[in-house]
Amino acid sequence: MAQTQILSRNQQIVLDIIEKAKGPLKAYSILFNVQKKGINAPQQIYRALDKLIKIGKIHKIESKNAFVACTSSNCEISKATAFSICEKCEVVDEVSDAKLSKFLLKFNDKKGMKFKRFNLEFFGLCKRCKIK
Amino acid sequence: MAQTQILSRNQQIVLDIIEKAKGPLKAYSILFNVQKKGINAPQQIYRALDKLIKIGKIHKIESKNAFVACTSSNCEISKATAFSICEKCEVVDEVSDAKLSKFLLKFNDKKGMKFKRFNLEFFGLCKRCKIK
DNA sequence: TAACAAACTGTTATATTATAACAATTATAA
DNA sequence: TTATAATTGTTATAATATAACAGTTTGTTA
Repeated sequence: MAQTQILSRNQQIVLDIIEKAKGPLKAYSILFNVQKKGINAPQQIYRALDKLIKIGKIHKIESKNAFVACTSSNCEISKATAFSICEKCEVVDEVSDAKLSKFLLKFNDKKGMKFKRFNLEFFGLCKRCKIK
Repeated sequence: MAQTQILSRNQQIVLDIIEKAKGPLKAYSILFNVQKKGINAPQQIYRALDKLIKIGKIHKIESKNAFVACTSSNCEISKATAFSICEKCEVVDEVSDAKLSKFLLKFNDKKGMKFKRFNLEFFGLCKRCKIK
C-alpha cells in the first residue's frame, strides 16, 4: 500500500493550489497566489514543486513550463507520463492508458539504451475546439 | 519530392552550428558561438530557431531547453518526434521508429481529442553509462 | 518594372523562468 | 541526545525567451 506522504507546510500549500486549478499553473503564478500565505520567493515555490514532482503528486508540462496535479492514482513515482494539450484553448489532460504505458515502457532503443522513464505530450484540438 | 529549403543567412549560420554539434545546444550557447559572425542579440537566434523548427530542420528538446538537428530524413514537418536522453552523460538521440510513430499517431484519446502531433522523451542510461 | 506584401534583419529593452549561496530551523533516526 | 537530513527564509543573480520598433531584402503580381 502506498502510504500517504506527509507534506511540509509549503509543499501542501503549493499542492493545494495546483489541485484546485483548472489547468496547468506556472511557477510565478503560484507564487503570486501564495504571497498572502507568507511565501515570498521563487525558491520556495521551486523547492516545493521539485519535491511534489519527485513524489509524483504533480507533473511538469515541459512544453509549457507549467505544472498540473497528477490525476492518475498510480504514478507515485512518475515514470510514465502522457498528456494531451489543446493547441487552441490550451486545456491539458493527463492521458492514462495502460496499453500506451506498457507499449512505451517496454519499447527498446536500437542503440541499446535502457529506458527508465518517459514523458509524452500530444498536441491537437480538443473536442470543443474541434467543433468551433 | 521535398524541395531543398533555401535558408536565410542567419538561419543557415544557426543550422550549421547545431548540425556540427555533438549534442543539444542551448540558445545562448549558440549566440556566444556566432557573435564573431555578427549576430549579437538573442532575438536573432530565437527567430532562426523558430523557423528551423517550423520547417523540421531542428527539434527542441523540451526537458532541456536545447536544440538538436533533425536526423530523421522524413520529418520536414515534425509531427512525430521522439528522443532518448541519457540522464548521466546527457547524450540525446532521435528515436526513429516507424512502429512507434504509427502507434502514437493513430492513438486515440478517450476524451475525443484529435491529435495532430506528439513529442516523446525517453530517459534512462545509454549503453556506455549503463556499463560504468 | 512598379508597387505591394511577406519574410527577414538589427536593435534596445524587458519579461519570464530558474538556480546559487548562505544562514537558520525543524523533523527523523541512531 | 546528538547528529543528519529535510525544510525554511532570504537576497541576489543566472538563464531562457519575447515585445516592440524600424529598416531591408525578397518574392509576387499587376
